[in-house]
Formats: sequence, C-alpha cells, structure tokens
Amino acid sequence: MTKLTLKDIAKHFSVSVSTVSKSLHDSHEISDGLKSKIRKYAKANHYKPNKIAQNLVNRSTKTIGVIIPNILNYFFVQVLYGIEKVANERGYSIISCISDHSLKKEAMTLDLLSSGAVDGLILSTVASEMQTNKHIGKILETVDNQIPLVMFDRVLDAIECDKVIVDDFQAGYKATKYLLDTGCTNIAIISPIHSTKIGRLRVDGYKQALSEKGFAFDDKLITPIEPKDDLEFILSFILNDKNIDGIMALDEITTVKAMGIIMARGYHVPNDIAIIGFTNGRLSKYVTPALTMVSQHGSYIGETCANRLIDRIENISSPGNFETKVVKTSLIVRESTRKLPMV
Amino acid sequence: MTKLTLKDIAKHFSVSVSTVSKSLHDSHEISDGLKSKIRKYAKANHYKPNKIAQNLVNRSTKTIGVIIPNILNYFFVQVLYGIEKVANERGYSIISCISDHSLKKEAMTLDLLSSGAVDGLILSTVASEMQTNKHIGKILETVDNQIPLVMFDRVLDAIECDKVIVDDFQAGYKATKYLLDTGCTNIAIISPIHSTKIGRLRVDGYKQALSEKGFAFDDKLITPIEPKDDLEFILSFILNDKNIDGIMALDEITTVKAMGIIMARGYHVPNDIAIIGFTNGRLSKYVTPALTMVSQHGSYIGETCANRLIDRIENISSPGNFETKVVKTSLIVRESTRKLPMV
DNA sequence: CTGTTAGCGCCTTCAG
DNA sequence: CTGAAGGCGCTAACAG
Repeated sequence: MTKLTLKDIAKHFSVSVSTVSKSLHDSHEISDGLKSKIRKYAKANHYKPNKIAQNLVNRSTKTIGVIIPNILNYFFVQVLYGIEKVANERGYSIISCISDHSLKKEAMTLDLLSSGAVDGLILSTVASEMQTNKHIGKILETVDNQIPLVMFDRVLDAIECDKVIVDDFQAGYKATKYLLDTGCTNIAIISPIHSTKIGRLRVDGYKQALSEKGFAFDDKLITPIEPKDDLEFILSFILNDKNIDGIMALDEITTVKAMGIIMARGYHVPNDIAIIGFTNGRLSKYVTPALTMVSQHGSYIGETCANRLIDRIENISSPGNFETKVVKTSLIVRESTRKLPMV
Repeated sequence: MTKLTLKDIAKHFSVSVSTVSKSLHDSHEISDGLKSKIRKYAKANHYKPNKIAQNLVNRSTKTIGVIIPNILNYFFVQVLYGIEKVANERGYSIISCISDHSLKKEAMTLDLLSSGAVDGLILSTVASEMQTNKHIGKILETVDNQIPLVMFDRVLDAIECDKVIVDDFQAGYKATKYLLDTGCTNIAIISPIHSTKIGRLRVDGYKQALSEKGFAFDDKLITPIEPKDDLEFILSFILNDKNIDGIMALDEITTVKAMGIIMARGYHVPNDIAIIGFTNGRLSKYVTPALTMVSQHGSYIGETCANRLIDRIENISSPGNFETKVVKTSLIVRESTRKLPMV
C-alpha cells in the first residue's frame, strides 16, 4: 500500500489528475457530485499532498533553518524557543542543527540547508574572528545564493545581513559597575568565549566601567579558558595571585562551577568574593546562593530573528538595506553580590 | 541573479541538461574536456543542486522529524542531542518540533511532517492516555502512511511501532527502595506527570518497594500537580498533614523547587526529609545540597531512537516486527539523601 | 464542467 | 561521447 497520489485517485475515478487536484482544492469548476465523491475518497484514504512536490512547484518550503553552536547552553535553548514560537505562529517549521562548536560541521550544515531545503536561515556562528576568513566565503555563498540570512549573538561583521545582537559592551559595563558600586575593587574575568567578539565587547565594557571609577586595568585579571581546561586549577592560580573580591564569568555553567570552587575553598560569597555571570538560566536561580546574572533575553532575541527573517522571506521587495537590532541586557540581582548601598 | 540550475549551465555551454548532470556526477560517459570545463564553471558559480528536486526524484529527504513536548526539559534536550549526533553521523538532518504540551500542536506537526517532508519520525507524545482515542487515529494515519515511526519515553500502547522506553517501574522501585533503606518511612510523591503512563509506572514501582518492606500504601501520599499549581501551597499541605521524611518528585524542576521550599520551612535535607528526583540534569548537580536523582540516560535513548529509525528507513525489507527497547535507569546518589548504612 | 499541456529541477534509461 | 525522452507529484494556465 504505497503512498496515495493524485494520479492514483484519478485512476480510481477514471478522471484526470487535474480534476482531482481541483476537487481537492474545492474549485468551483468541478461539479458538486464528482467533487464530493473525490474528496470523500481522499479523506477516507488519508490522502496527503506530497510536500516535496508542492515545494518544488511553489519554490518555497515554509521552513527555516536554525544553526546554533550548542543546545546544552540555556541561552541558545531560549533563542530556539523564541524562534519556534513565532515561526509556528507564522506558519513555518524550523529545522534545527547544532554545529557543536565545530566550524566544519557549521559549514556542512550551511550548504546542506542553503540548497533549497529551507526558505531562510538563522545562524549564530561558531567562527572566532581569527579563523574566519575562509569561512566567511562559505557563508557568503549562502547569502549570494539568494537565501535570506539572519545572524544573532555571534555575528560576523564581514557578512552583510540582518542581525540581532546583544549589547555586550553595555552588559559588561553594567555588571562591572554593579560590582564596583557594591564595593569590589579587584574584579577578575573568566571567559570561555575569549576568541569571540562578544567576549571582547564585554571586556571592553568592563574596562570602561573601571576607568570611569578611576581603576587601572590589569590584563592579568582576564583569564580565557577552554572547555578542556581544569577550572579548579586555573581559579586557584587567580585566587592566590591576586586579591580578588569580584568575579565575572562569561557563561552560566562556568559561573556556577566557579562559585562552587570558590566556596569550597572557604570564601564567603558575596562577602569575600562577589560573583556575576552571564546567561540567566535555571541554574543561576536555584543554586545557593542564587546568582546575580546578566540576562540576554534569549527568547526575545529568537522571536526577533524569526520575525525579521520571515519578513524578508515574504517581502521579496526589500532590496537589501540590512538592519542590526541590538537587544539590551538586564541585570538580575540575586544573592551572589552585595547590596547596593542606600543613598 | 536567480539560483543557478542545470538548465542555466547547459544553456551557457549550449549542451543538454543531461550532459551537465552527468558531468557533475563525474560520469565516464562525458569527455574529460567538456566535463572539466563544466565542473569548473559550476564550482565557480557555486552551483548547488536543488535538494527539493532531488528529493522528489529519489523519494527520500534524508531528514528525520523529531517531536518533543518541551525543550526546556533537560531530559528531552539530551535525547535531542543524542538523536542529532547519530543522525548526523549517518547523513541525516533532523527537523525538530516542539509540541509544547499541546495535543493540537502535536497533531498539526504530525501531519505536516508525515506528508513527505521527512523520511521518518521520532515522537514523544503529549497525549495522556485518557484523551488519546481520537489522537491515536492521527498518529496511525502517519504510520499507515508508510513513514517509519519510533516513539520514546511517552509512548502509546495502542500504536504499533518501534519504541524506546525507560524502565520507569524499576526506576520508581529503586528510588523508593533507596529511600526506605536509608531510613525513610513516610515517602510522598509529587507528580507533574500523573496522567501519563510513565508517571503511573513509577508509582507502581514505589508501591512494590513499599510492600516488600511491609509498608502499607497510602494514596494520600501521592500528589498530582499541574503546571499552574502553587507548589508551595501544595507542599505545605502535604507537610502539615503527614509526617513526611522522604520525597520523590517526578521531574527535575519540581524536585529543585520542592527542595527549596522544604528548606525554607526549616527542614534539614536529608536529615529531616530526604529527596530523590527524576531526570539528572545540570540543576540537580549544582544545587545545594546536590540532589540524588534518577538518570534516564537521555542521550543514549536519543541515539537508540535514531539508529532504530534509520535502520528502518534504509531497510525497506523489514516487514513489521516492531521492537520495544527498554533502557534501565541509574540512581545518581548525591547529598539530598542519607547514606546507606554500612553492612 | 473536465482534460490537455507545460513545467518546477533533477535524474535515468535509451537512442543516436 | 552526447542528447532526447520520460518521469518524480503537483499546480496552473489554457483548451475543449
């Protein structure tokens, strides 16, 4: 019992394929008798038009591709959630691919999807700016290939497309300022994303806050880390070397782990060392003490991306004229930082 | 500059489409001169075959659809991760849809995908067994429609297909037994999934453990909760009414929240009340005290589903003969339970 | 009212 | 070695 096609139905009633097609589309061109017979038959046999064939004719798939580095990161999950939400509302499906921090996989996915499988793409690239040059070509092919692209969070300046980014400079600034305002004087940064632009922007914000308060910047306080690094070892190094009283960690899991290590070493959080992290997920909220975090509003970012992309897809009109939307962050103050002094 | 097609290339060289096609497939039927000219041209202009058209011809899309209730649940994320991993290894993409606990959305997604968009489906249904009857029809259409289906975790007995499930009975049993063995005598269950079969299986395991130890079962100790419920209120009710010294919560976030509330009310965990939860995610590990959890091995389940499904897809041979694989759980013992007495 | 034709982009015989 | 023809399943003019 292979899949039922228009042709099969046509044969069954000894009519032409187009008659069946029209009946199923409830065309007024077909007599009510035949029409209802055909429709009844189709329903009874669970006829479903073949999407692939329809796509070919309509030159549209009503699906959008999403490529994110990592699905175990709460921020990306939230973005995905936001995308899914509006995509669905607007009649699109999403096909989501995880690049898993691998440039190769990102490239593969990119050209898999850009060959007609989707009507548009949403991408947060894995490429650090160093290794980008070859990779940009890859992405550009996609864009040239006339398929709309929206990048978010980890975007590439060299690519011309719509973008939705976080105000990471301001985020770094706000977080640092808060730490400073609550009495910290020696703030270390632990950055698992040091090779990315957003990582550097946050550090820039940090510097700015420092200098406004008259503190000198000491680059020994910035520690890039890799996934394979032993955080405990690295932290002990920092802690012994400097007189740290504040820590800013650039992703959620690192923040949580760092706090654990610090407390295990006998420091009180926030009195000895105050902590602020990035990405306000569930971990931060339920950990003890609850962590003060920078929220990037992932779901909102996802929604924005999806809306922008679908607008692009549906308004073939718009000639270029790309927009970059920047989304402000919020500081969610909890217990890992001291209270702001009363005024 | 619209998308480059075979036809365009053919026109450019004044040859036929099939010549171009063959060249691009490196057929020996084409002279090396022509072939290399054509291939060079195609490369230079970023020719990419239209997937949709290829799919139509090959009757295969090399993608599999995944429908899960909720992406904010760590278990499902892990499953997704596992699926993605093997799908990728085996040359498939995944198109993932979130049913968001809505039966309607699940049904929509189901027939969206089952109409040729994917070669196979992996599904964890949202349907509780009560409301299932109409819904089963929907799912059956899909199956009848000749597209392979693998269900996992929340499966439906009425559907005949491959399944990958968790040994929830045994999980409930093991968790309860552990609590009993470490001295609990009054164990309450908080179940956000009480209408599902897996929820009931866990409770059955609980009963079994109870009776083996000679404890009577008291169904007042089982509390079903809904997402909208006020957990604090419900818990205070349970805590006041009964002399609880152990709690089993059937998902991760509920476990974490319950522990928070319990501790806020002055109980010591685990000495006054011991806690075991289901789904071993990041939260459980980093919360204080770290939670003892039942791990369902989500990633492994995902891998198993994907392998099974792809085997099905590629062996058109196998005639039916569905398998149900049951995956054992592990108890990850941490600090929210007391230690097992030495023997 | 119904059927024929043409075509979406690609692939696969089968002739030339 | 190259091209023409037919078809995947469906839609959309255009005839009858």
